Amino acid sequence: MRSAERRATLADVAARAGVSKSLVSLVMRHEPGAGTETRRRVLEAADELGYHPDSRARLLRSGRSRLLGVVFGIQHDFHGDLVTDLYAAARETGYEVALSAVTPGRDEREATAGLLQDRCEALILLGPQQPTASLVRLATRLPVIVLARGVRHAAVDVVRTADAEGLHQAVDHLVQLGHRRIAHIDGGRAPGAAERRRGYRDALRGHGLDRYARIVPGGLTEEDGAAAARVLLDDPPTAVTVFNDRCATGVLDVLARHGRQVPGDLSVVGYDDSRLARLAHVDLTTIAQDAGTMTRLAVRRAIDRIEGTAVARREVVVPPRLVVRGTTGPPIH
Amino acid sequence: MRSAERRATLADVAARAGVSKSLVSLVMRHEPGAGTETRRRVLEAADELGYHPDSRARLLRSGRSRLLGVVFGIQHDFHGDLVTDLYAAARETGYEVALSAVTPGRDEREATAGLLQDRCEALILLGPQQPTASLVRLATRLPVIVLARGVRHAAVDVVRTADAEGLHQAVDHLVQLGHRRIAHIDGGRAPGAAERRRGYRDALRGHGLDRYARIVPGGLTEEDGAAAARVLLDDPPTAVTVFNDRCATGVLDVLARHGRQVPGDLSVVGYDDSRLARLAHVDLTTIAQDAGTMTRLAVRRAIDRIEGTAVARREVVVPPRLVVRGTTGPPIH
DNA sequence: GGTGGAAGCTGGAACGTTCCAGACTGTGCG
DNA sequence: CGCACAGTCTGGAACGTTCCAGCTTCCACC
Repeated sequence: MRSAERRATLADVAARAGVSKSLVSLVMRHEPGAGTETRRRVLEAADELGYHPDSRARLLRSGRSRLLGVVFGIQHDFHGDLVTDLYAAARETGYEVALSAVTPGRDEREATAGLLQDRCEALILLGPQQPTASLVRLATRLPVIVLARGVRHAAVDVVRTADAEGLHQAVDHLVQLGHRRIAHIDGGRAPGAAERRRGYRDALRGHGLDRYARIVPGGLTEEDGAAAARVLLDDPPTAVTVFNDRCATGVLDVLARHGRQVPGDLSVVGYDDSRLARLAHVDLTTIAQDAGTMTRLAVRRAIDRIEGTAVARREVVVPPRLVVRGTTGPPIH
Repeated sequence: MRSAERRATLADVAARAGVSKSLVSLVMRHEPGAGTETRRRVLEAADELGYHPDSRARLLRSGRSRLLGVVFGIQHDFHGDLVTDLYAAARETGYEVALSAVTPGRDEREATAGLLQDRCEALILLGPQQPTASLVRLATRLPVIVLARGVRHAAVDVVRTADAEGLHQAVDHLVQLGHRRIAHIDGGRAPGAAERRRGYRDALRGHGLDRYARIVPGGLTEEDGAAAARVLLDDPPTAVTVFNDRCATGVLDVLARHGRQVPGDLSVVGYDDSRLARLAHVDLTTIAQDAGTMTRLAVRRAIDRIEGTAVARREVVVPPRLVVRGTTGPPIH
């Protein structure tokens, strides 16, 4: 099925064109230093032999891989959006993206190890769950950019959304609609959860609604959202802010099954503006993380670190944006 | 921020452990030929130096990449399940998985090109959408295994589910429950859609229910399912088989919003047994594709091709399995 | 006519592995 | 006692590039 013959190398081309390997190397890299006529002869020879440079050898010798390693959760919708944008952001930079997935059977450590082996020049980690200490250890070996999670340590760069600010926007929006009894379904130990919780509390306090504050344990998944919604049904508030869109979907589902009207009986605000929220039949009001900007900044930062460019702030915080859709409205009662 | 020091190499580890490079190489590859005590010392030294083998050098020298390229759709839930299992299936084989994602801004051609440059030894494509001709062209360069889509051409290997059989099981199940008016929401031009449609038709005919056959245009996404469900609501059947779980979720959502009881008013059967279907609050009766077996077979086949092992059948068809959950029951009226 | 320097080219040393041939032990057996 | 042999371990040659120092020419300029 495949031709068994050896691939052509620089040496083969050199022999055929009657010049040295070095010269062929120059020509192949479009570097100056070869005469027009020779250049033509070399290219001709290369073409006849079907020569393609071997990137492994090239990278080995030049000591660079021009690879940005990206660790993402394959089951995480928003990570899918980020990966999509990371590819786009890297396209123009001369660097390439190498993916490594975290799956139920493959933890972050393993995913990271794979990328290190490929000699990535920097690592971009999407919402990593591992302890700060191990991130810091990683960062002694190569630049590490953490996306969508805060890390309090000078060794790693962070690009994240102003999560507290996001919950302020959500609460403001709900208050403006006339809501007072606003609950929050939180994300437990998930990246960003603590700050969103804090934002929620602060925002309620800001409106003098402290006594209505109510935090229900949730999580990252539809399942978690469904469970939390069932808890809420006993004594429902008029609105709820939810840790993320996926979790909010679970909430919506349980509400629909119990015949509750959204937004009539209960208004729901998600978080992420993931693909999910945008679906016409979900049509979820949500806090949009600006994935385009975040990924662009992350790639930029990774390259700055690789190339030793000075960097102003270690942490970049991107403002979120409220996207009003169909799951929020004035309370009825 | 980063230690300016060079990355550790075999030689560094060797020096530290007081042995030769060759021996360290052996130990790192878990090859026999090193004493227990020495092995321990080497591993310790490697760990202290944070040594990771350089895959470029390794590959350059050995002339092999031992890399299986996997092209998957980042927005496709079931692909996530497959990737998870592919990592697991590859783990024991000595080959590694290199991922390349298809995103809205990055088509299959581009995803494939990336993997070719990395010198993958075989390609595993998850439900590729590209025409057979271009798959065949690819296959002249390296072994190509297509997963979860049928391809009628001797040049590529195929591992897929017996999709028609799956719809037979779904219809049998529904008929047994007492349903007659069973509709099908199809997947249009998506991989597998045609065969599932055919299976649906055959199965109805087998039960003498031809005249109830009704195919509603659907698609791959929740959106498509929601649209199809709205069409069905005018003149609802008592049961519906849906192209995939994601699409079925859209159907369920619309039904819930319109106050229809599932399975009372309408029974729903999905396809894939993706993560989605298993969620407690969705609890979707579905046709499980055996991702574990399929991925194991795909990896096995890829390696057989790479190593030139003779292969019996070019196409392997894996039987699906009905998973009865909460969205199917007897019709009421 | 000599000097300087650019343009064009060459040879060989890296890069970090793997692979191979062989050296050095100790042990079992005739 | 000597020999074979298994078990360990070493040294050095690849792999296909890039990079560097240096070698010719040739021409312009004083």
